[in-house]
Amino acid sequence: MNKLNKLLHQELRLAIVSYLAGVEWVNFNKLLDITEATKGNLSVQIKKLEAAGYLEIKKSFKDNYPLTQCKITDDGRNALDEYVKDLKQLLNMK
Amino acid sequence: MNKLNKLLHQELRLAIVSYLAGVEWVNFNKLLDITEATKGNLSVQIKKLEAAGYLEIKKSFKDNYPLTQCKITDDGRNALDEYVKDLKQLLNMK
DNA sequence: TAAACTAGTTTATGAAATAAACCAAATTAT
DNA sequence: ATAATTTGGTTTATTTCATAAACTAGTTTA
Repeated sequence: MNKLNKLLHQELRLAIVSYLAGVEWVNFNKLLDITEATKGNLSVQIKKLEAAGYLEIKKSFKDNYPLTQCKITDDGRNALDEYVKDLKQLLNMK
Repeated sequence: MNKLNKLLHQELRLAIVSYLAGVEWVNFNKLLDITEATKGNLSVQIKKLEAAGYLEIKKSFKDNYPLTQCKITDDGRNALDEYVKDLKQLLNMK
């Protein structure tokens, strides 16, 4: 039994990372939109993912407003692949 | 975004249900063995799954010792199928 | 210039996962 | 015979975590 990656085995974080795996830099509001999370929750979870080195967070200003963008890292991508592999095994899927 | 089934989106419970999906009645010790959980944790989690109607628990005695057996229900099987479907979608898998 | 909105962050709380402690009965050792 | 150990669990206590609510800081609009 390989234990599942606990950081990724959580719906919101998994949704974030899965989404980011397929795209480039994405801003906070886009993530809010696709995950349907609250802002507080999203803020907390991307910070955790950043702390783990699974994504980069870039802060700037766009049209006078703060802009927070996220991008998955290689580590994040690898962790996601590993997680999916472990999960399939747990589920007895090929 | 279909939310994932919270009861199933937990490693131990998912391991239990996934395993039971492929077999008949299984006793407590076998589940302990395949999940590598502690007895307390296993006891708690099968009870939750039973409360949700995802599995049946049958208590008896075998060779003078208490024997607890579990079996997945149709509801449990359906919930697992649904969970896997939702998960695949979340992961952008076909 | 006050109200409402943008784009977040911080904190408080309730729920849940887990391990540790416990229990009753059976078995084995002394 | 009885003390110690093992079996097969359950209950309880603790810690962690997910989440919502409250807050911050600034911008735009009426």
